[in-house]
Amino acid sequence: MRRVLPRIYFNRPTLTVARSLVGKYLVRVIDGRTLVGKIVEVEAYVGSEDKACHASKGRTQRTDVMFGPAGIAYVYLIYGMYHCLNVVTEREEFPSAVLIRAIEIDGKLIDGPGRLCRAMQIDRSFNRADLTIGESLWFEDRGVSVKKEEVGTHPRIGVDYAGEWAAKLWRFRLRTVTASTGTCHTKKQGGAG
DNA sequence: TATTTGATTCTT
DNA sequence: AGAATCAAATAT
Repeated sequence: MRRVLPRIYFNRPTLTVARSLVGKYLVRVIDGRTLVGKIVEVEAYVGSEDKACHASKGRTQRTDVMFGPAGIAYVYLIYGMYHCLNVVTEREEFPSAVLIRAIEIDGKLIDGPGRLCRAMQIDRSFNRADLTIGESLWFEDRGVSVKKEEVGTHPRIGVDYAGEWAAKLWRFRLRTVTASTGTCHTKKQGGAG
C-alpha cells in the first residue's frame, strides 16, 4: 500500500515525526519520471528554544515558513552551494521541522542533505511547497514498519554553536545502514580522524 | 553598506 | 585541514 503522508502526520511532536520518518519514502517526479528514495537519516529541529533551530533567532523572512502549518517544505541554500530539504512539523506558531539527511535510491546511499537535494533536483523553488498533496514531491508510507531498535540516535551535525542543544540526540538513522556503509572505504577519507 | 557565519561537500 | 561560494542576519 502506498499512502501519501497527510498533514496530520506532520502535525505531531517533532521528535515523533522525525523518528517515524525513518523507513518512509521520499518521492519526486521529474518530467514524468519518478524517483523514490527510502529515508535513512533525519534530524529534528524543535522550537524557538532550540538554539540549533534557525527559528531560535526569531521569526524572519527566512524562518517564517517554520511558523506555519505542518507538511510544508522548508528549503534553503547552505554554504552558498547546497540545498537542504526540511518538512515543517507541529502546530502553527510552533517553529519546528525535520531535516532529511540521507536516503537510499535503488540501494544506493545518498548521504548528506546537499547530495540528497542534488540527486532529487530540489532547490529553493520548493520552499513553502505543500508536501501532502502528492504532486512532484511528497512523503510516502509503503507499509514497511521499522522497529524502534533499528533506529539509532545521534547528536546533530554541524551545530556546535548551539551549546547544550548540540548534545541532544535528535538525529535518527537506520542502524542497518550504519552497518553496511561504515567508514570501511578509505579511498577518499585519508584518515582525517 | 560591510562583515560574519553557516542544518555542507569535495579536495588536499 | 581548507576551499568553494552566497544568502541571511548582524553590526555600523
